[in-house]
This record gives sequence, C-alpha cells and structure tokens, in this order.
Amino acid sequence: MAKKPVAREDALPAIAEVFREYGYEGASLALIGARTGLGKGSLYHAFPNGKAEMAEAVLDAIGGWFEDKVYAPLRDDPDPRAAIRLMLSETDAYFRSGRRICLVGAFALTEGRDGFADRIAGYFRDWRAALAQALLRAGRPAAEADSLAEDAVLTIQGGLVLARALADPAVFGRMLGRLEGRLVSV
Amino acid sequence: MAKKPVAREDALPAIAEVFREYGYEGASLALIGARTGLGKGSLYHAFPNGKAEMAEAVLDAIGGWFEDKVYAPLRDDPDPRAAIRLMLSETDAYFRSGRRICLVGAFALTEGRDGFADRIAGYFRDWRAALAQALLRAGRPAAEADSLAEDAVLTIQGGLVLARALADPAVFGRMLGRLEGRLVSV
DNA sequence: TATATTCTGTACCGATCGGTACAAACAAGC
DNA sequence: GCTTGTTTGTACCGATCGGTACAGAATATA
Repeated sequence: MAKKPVAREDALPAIAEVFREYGYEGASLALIGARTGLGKGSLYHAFPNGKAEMAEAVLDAIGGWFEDKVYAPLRDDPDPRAAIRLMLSETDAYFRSGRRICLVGAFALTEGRDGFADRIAGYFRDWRAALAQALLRAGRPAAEADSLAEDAVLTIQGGLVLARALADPAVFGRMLGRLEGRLVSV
Repeated sequence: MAKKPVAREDALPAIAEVFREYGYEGASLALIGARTGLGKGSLYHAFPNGKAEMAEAVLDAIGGWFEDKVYAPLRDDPDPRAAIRLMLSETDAYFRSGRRICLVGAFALTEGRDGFADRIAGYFRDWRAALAQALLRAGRPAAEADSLAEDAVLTIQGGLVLARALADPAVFGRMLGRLEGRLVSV
C-alpha cells in the first residue's frame, strides 16, 4: 500500500531525460515507457493526469534540487563567496560541463501556454534572487548585485544554448570561467 | 510559370512564426496551413519535402537576414565600433526588444538529430566570428576579442531565454545595455 | 481559342498520438 | 486457505499526425 511515491521518484530521472532530449511535444508516452521500463498502466497509476503531471513533477524535482543545493547555500552560507563558488561548481556538475541542457530553459522557449509558466518563472526568479542576496552579503551595492545576478543566470542559460548549438561543451566551461571572474573578485 | 520562389518567400515569415511559437514538433501542418492561408496542396507544392524543407528554408532565411544586416557590417564596415552598435540595435529590433525568441536557439535545444544541426551551428559560428573580427579591428587583443565575442553571442541567447521564462521583456533590454558597456568602451 | 503547365482544395492513407478500460497478476492481512 | 486492495500489461479509443493522390481551377503560351 501507498508505494506510489516511491515509483514516482524512481521514474522521474528517466522521464526528465526524455523531456530533455525530445522536448515536451516530442516526448511520447511510448518513449517514456521504454526509457522508464514502465508500461502505460504503471505510468498512469503513478501520474493520473498523464504527461502534464509528469512534466510538472519533473520541474518540481529540478526546482527542489536547485533549492537545496544552490539557492539555500546562496542565502544561508555565512561565507557568500564560498556559496557563489559552490553554485558555479554545482552548476558545472549538474549540466555535465555543457553536455546537458537546462530543461527549464528549453521549456521556457517552447511551452508557455501551459500551466508550466509559473514553475519556469519561479525557477529563474529564485535563482536570481538568491544570487543577488549572496552578492549583496559579499559587499556589492544593491543595484550592482541585482544586475550581476541577472547577468549570471542569463549567461548560464546562454552558455547552455551555445554549447548545444555548436556541439562544443567547452563553450560552457569558458563561460563559467568568465562568470567566476565577474562574480567573485579574483 | 516558375512563381514557386515567390510563394515560398511570401509564406516563410508566417511559417517561421509558427515554428517560433510551437517548436518544430508542435508546429502541425494544420497550424501552418491556417496561419499562411495555404492549403496542403500549395504547401507541398512550394515545399516538396514537407515540414523539414519548411524548417530548412526558414533557417536559411534567418541566416541570410543576419548575414546581410549584422555579420557583413561587422566584417566590412570601416568603423567597427559603429558596426557593433548596429548589431546591438538590429538585434534589439529583430527580437522585438525581448518579446520574440530566437528560433535557431530554440531549435538548438530540442532538435539536434536532424539535418538542422549544421545550419544551427553555422548561424552561431558566423555571428561569433564576425563579431570577433570587428572587436579585433577595434583594437582588442585577439584572445580578448574571441572571448568577448563568444560571451556576447551567448549572452544574447541567455537574455532571450530569461526574458521569455520570466515573461519580462525588460530583461532583454537590460542585458543589451550591459553588453554595450562590455563591447564598446563607453 | 485551344493547349500545356502550374497551382490548389479535398479526400484519403497508415502511423502514432495521449488517454481509458479492464482483467489478470500480485501482495498483505487474516 | 480466502479476501481485499494495489499494481500492471494489453487491447482499444477517437483524434491527429505528416504525407500522398489526384481532379479540377487557374494561368500562361500560342
């Protein structure tokens, strides 16, 4: 009884990967079933609202991961510079040094008429706010902190787009290097 | 006779807009037909290879537009600083100050297994190369010119992603302002 | 006008889409 | 054992997908 949540959590990474590779429209239930090893019966048992609920769960999982691993340290770490450096290294690891794209960013560019818009906006808003707060605590003037934070969040997304477009993950690494120079005084 | 090219060119902007809004998978022929006012007969007469050919034509048209309006001046204008400023203003106009996304960037994030990869890579490679050349001519050291050019191209893409994700076009304008400061010494 | 060619609307194709129904398989409690 | 409830595979649904066939409308050459 009540093993539903377990099956959900177990399947989420595979589902996320399918969305990442094929986009929301392109990720068919057949594909999701094949990659998770779950039949339609199991899939609809774990996600009664179907594909939309799977996407919501994936976005929530991603948001939760970043909240725990990145935003919270940015907000709470007594050493804001260390938290910023942690953000950069966690970002590098999460996006596999540019070999993996940002699902939230990809959804932002295509989806928009769905109920995903709030989650997508929240993901980026939280990131920007947490980083701005860390920069402020690191001694930057408020306006500069806001500006730098927005620039950093957008730069990371751009790095993912360009790395993917050029099929050259090194683009991402170079971008992170420049970003570190801008965020933490070297 | 031979009015095919005309019909093609006329339909391209509408087709591009559908791809921009719905993505490659999401852009159905029914939708494209409705937005262009063309039936399937006309559509397949102008684009015998169907949707894939439409997407290729759209990407080629976009690439051609940027080549003429942005890359060529970047390469040939005797005043490289003026060419860079022109790039920024043309970019702002083309992307409607952040209200329009970059179709090439959006395709880069989802598509990748198709024949579009070369066109997508070419679009960004040409932009980066033309800008690096202008920066070099403006007196920057070669390494710095390359780095700045890559940063600029990726930053613009990131600005489009974030503006869309937050449903806040102002993000794009702020990003262009910062970019101008980095590219042309104020 | 007659004729050749280009264009286009409509009907249709098989495949696949997301989603549902449901019965067999399974597990837990007793 | 039996019973109760959960989990799953499979068959199926109508809708829509991209694409094709083709006849008739339009257009151009003469």
